[in-house]
Amino acid sequence: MASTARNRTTLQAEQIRERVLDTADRLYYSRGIHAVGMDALRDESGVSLKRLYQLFPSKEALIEAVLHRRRRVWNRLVEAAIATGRDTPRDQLLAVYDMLAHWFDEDDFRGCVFINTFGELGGTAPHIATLIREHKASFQARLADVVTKTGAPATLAHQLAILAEGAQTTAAIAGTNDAAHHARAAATTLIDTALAANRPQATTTTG
Amino acid sequence: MASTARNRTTLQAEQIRERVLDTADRLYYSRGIHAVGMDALRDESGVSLKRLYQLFPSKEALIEAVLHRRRRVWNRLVEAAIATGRDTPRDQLLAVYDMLAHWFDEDDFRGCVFINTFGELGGTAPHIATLIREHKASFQARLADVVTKTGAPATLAHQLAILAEGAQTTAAIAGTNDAAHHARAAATTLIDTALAANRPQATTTTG
DNA sequence: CGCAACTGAGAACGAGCGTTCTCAAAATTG
DNA sequence: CAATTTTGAGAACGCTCGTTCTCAGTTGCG
Repeated sequence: MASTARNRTTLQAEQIRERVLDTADRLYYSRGIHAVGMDALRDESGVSLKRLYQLFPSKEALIEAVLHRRRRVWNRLVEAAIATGRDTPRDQLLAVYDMLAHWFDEDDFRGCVFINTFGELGGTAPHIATLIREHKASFQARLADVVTKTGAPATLAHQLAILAEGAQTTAAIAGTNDAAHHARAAATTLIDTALAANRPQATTTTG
Repeated sequence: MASTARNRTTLQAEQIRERVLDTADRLYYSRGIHAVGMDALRDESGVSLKRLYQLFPSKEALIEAVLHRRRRVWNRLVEAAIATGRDTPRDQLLAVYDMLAHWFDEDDFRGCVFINTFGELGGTAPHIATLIREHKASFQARLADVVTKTGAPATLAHQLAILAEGAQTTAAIAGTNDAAHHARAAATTLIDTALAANRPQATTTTG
C-alpha cells in the first residue's frame, strides 16, 4: 500500500483538475463556451485530451463544474460583502453593490457568467439552465434574508436583485463600472423608502 | 427594361429576405447563435444556401441584420409604450415596464437578444459588440429624454435602465414575468423620490 | 526478470460548421 | 429557334468540433 505515492498522485490529480477548471473558466468567460473547443483547452492548460476526459466525462460536465465553482466564488464574495457591512442590514445590502463595483473594475470583466451562459446554452441545455436558475434564486434568497432583518417587505429583495442583475449586464456591455454606482444609489433609495414606509410613526428624513 | 418583372422580382427578393430574417431571428433567439448553422436556416426557411449567401454575404452579416431589425422592433415598442403613457413623463416611463411585462409573457421569451448575443459573441466579434453597446446606449438616451421632461436629474435614467436590463435577464432565467412588476414598482419609487427631492419649490413645466 | 496493466500524447473519427461549386433547368436575347 | 446567360438545389470542400483510439513507454507485481 504505497500510501504516500497514492496521496501524491491524488493531490496531483486535484491540482491538475484545478488547472483545467481555471483554464476553462478563463477561456469560456472571455470567448463564450461554443467558441472554446477541447483542443484549445488542452493547448492552454497543458493537460492532454485523455486526461481531460478522465477528469470530466464530457464538455457539458466540465461546463457544469466551472459553473459550480463560479457559484462558490460568487457566494464567497457575497458573504464577504455582507460581512463588510458593519452594523445594520442596510449597510450589508449596500455593501453588495460596492463588491460589484470592484468586480466590474477587473480587466477581464465581461458580465455575469451565468447570464452569459444562459443566453448561449439556456435554450438547448436544460440541465445547465436549471443550474443557472437555482443559482439566481439562491442569490435572491440570500438578499431576502438580509432584507427581512431590516424589517422591510420581501418585495424589496426582488427589486435589489434586479438592480444587481441589471448592473452586471449594463457594466459588461458599456465597459464601465458606472452601473454599480447607479445601482447602489438606486438601492439606497429603495431601501430607505421601504424602511420609511414600514415605520409609519417615524418621521421621514431627507430634508 | 422589363420594369414590371424587375419590380416583381425585387419585391419577391424582399419578401424572401424578410422570411430569412424571421427564421434566423427565431432560431438564433431560441437556440443561441453558434448552435444554428446555415443548413438549419435553409431547412427552416426553405431558402437555398446560394440564395442565403446572395442576400447576406456571411453569417456575421446575417447576424447583424437580425440585430438591426430587432433594434427597430425594440425602438417601436418603446415609442409605443411612451405614447401610451397618457399625460405625464412619469407615466411614460412607467409604461415601459408595462411593455416589458407583456413581452415577458410571450411563450418564446428568452431574454434580451442583445444581452444574449453579447454574452455569446461579445468577446470575439468586436463589430457586434459595438452594435450592441450602441443599442443599449440609445435606449438609455431615450429614457434620459423622458426623464429630463420630468425635471428629475439625469442619473434617474441610468437607474431606470438598469432596472429594465435586470428585469429582462431575471425574467428570462426565472421563466416568469414577476420581474417586470418588481421593476415597475422599483421604478415608481425611484421616480417619485427623484421628483420629490427635485421639487422643493419647483413649478412643473409640463404644458 | 518478464509479463500484464496502465499511462501519455497525439492521431483519427464521424459529424457539423461556414462557404463555395457543380450543373441541369429556366430565362433571355438576336 | 438556337445560343447565351442566369438561376436553383444540393453536393462538396476544408475546417473544427467533441470524443475515441492507437501505441510506444512506463509502472506494478509474481
